[in-house]
Amino acid sequence: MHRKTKLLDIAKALGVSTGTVHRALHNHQGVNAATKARVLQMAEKLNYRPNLAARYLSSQRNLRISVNTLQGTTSFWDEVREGISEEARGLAMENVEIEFRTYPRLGEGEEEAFDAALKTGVDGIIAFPSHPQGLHSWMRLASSSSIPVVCVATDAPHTGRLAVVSVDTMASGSLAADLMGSWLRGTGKVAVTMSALSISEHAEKFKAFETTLHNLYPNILLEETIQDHDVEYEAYEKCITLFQNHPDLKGIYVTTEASIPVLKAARDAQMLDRMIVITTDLFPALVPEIRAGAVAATIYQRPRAQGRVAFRVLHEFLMEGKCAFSQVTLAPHLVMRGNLDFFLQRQSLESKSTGQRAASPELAEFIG
Amino acid sequence: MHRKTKLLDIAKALGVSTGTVHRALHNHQGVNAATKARVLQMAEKLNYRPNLAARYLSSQRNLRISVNTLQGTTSFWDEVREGISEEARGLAMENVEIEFRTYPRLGEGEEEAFDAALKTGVDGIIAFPSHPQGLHSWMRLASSSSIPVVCVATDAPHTGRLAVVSVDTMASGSLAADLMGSWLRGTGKVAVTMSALSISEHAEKFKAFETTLHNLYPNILLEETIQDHDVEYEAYEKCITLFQNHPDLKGIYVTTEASIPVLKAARDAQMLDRMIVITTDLFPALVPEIRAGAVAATIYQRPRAQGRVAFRVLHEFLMEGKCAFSQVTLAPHLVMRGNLDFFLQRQSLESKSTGQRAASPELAEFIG
DNA sequence: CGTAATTTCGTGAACGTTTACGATCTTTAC
DNA sequence: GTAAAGATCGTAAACGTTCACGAAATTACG
Repeated sequence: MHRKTKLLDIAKALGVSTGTVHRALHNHQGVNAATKARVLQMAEKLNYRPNLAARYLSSQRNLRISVNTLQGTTSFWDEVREGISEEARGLAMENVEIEFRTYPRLGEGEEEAFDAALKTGVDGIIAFPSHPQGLHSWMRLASSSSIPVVCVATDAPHTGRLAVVSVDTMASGSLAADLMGSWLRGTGKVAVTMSALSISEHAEKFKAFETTLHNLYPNILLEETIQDHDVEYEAYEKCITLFQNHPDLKGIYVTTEASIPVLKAARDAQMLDRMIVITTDLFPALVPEIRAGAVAATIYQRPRAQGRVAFRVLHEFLMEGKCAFSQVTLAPHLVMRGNLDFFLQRQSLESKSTGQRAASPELAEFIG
Repeated sequence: MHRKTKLLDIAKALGVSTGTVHRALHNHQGVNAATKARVLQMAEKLNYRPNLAARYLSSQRNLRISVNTLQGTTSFWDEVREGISEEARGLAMENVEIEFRTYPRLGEGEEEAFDAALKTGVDGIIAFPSHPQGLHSWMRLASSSSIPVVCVATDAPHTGRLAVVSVDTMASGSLAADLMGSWLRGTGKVAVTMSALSISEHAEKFKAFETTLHNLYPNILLEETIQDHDVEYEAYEKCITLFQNHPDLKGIYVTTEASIPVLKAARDAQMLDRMIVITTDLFPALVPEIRAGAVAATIYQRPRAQGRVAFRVLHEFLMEGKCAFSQVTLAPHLVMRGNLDFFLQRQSLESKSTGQRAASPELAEFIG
């Protein structure tokens, strides 16, 4: 191959102008159906690939994208947003501005955020669909206006969303099951807590935990599952009664971030030192619990990486018009006492920002 | 802020031309020291950031980068190369061609590869420094010719390399230690095999394993360390004598890819079912061992991600002239029976390449 | 002082795509 | 048959940077 084919090559090959070729390739109005077909065919034949540098340079439109997520009481969403900002900052062409819209609780105000984003005419949306059913109409509206929506952490099926970025729930649940089983030497009673079975993400984790446990450790009894609906005292109360009903419980897998009330309940029931606790995510309050051995392991959902990837997918679609992957799932990270410091060091590194230095793992992936 | 400042803004503010500004900013020859200082100062004041799209478009120089790695008998380096290719392919501006140079064994032919790369005048090098001492002079030569070198998997200190991309050896060793200790319930004898203590990467893993084991599980005895120098039968023979000398060995941590001879030795000594084996990396021969429970866990070094990141760092430096991170370390992934299928599925997905589909985790991180 | 050598700087044409504007041609309406 | 309207397409100017070429200013040297 000699030189990359450009618009002018196609134009000259057909005896038309670059303007026509451009209109044909982007199916703008005002081009004859016959010539359009010829252009497309010739572009295919010459293996035309647009020069993105020229495109960015020429049409310097500023992309506006809205990021709709939960407020930052929990560090998870703070880090997701941080990941998005990082990726946007590190982008070569800095022609994108990000608007953060947050809502306080699951399902509260998320439709309003969506509405506001659409009203101000953003070019794309990154959203955490906390109540997919409520968002359904909004997301269909967005997709019919051809405004791409990328879901983070949880999928919103059948809504026309462009893509979903999440941690692999199957891998999370299966890994937790395998660890739990191996630490229990294949016997004992265990339980699972989750937000609600209606959230597909948690249902999948539970399912994977259940089947892996059953396959690899058939003698372990999966006693009960607790649904706390993301309410702390509900988690605490239900755990207390769980522990009363099963004083011989040997392990518990917390699939949500609400591990603190579970730990408190186990401590109050004086069962913590007889139990294996596997939690989810990593936040300050969890650190001493891991270090003290109260939590055997936690499955880190890599919020930063999720944010980075989500932004990247959306930006790629907005700029290049193509979405390579409709579903990308990250591998969860396992954090234990042994490698805890590595993850903590990562977070502390993020604060500073001097020129040349070592990079944390998330920074680079994202890279991603 | 109103509009992004461009060369012309600086030029007009100083009463010079864009050509002068350009020369000053890139310290090309032929510009007065005084005006150069003024330009730099004004650029700083106006917060000038180059428009990369315009830069790419204007100077369409084709980057040539050489990738010097081990031959693909082991799947690790195949995947590193695959990651590099992926990232290069996915790059917006496709102005880079990659030349792969491989050498058959550690230290064999790697200097020749370096020489060849430099001779043909590549713009940058991604290399696995298998024998850093031998490469020293070559790398210094490269850095003095201002040809950036990014190391993968292993660092080459004091060689003027631009950056190093690797998995976090401390995290790997510590995680292995914590898992080993927890599975052994805090007692027993364990051993470690490695390629050679002289390779800093392996020394670090060992050190981390040792200290974490000592801190968290003081009653576990770290009996012996084996250096196989990447020779299979050496690993086998030394393991055989190790098992003869320590028939009560309870665990072994293989920090290199050479886990198959270790497993064979353990099997031949009829000790495999009484031992916890933690290995490194993931390749076809290891899969049945994990599934059968012979290998309790393996620490996956994410070669694809390493390749992606290495390419990204090098490309960013070549295009933007800045290297954000001189050292990026990835978090290792833990693979066990439970989540093994997830990683296998990832690899099988890579082969196909239809349009819109789900993405494997590595694909997205990059990344990333 | 004059000419040559050298330093310093301005000029303008690329790079490939986008897009507004206007030209040409075809259809429709009266 | 003519004008208006609409469809189809060509033209050319952006976008911001790079770079070769040459002009101007400075210095060197007889």
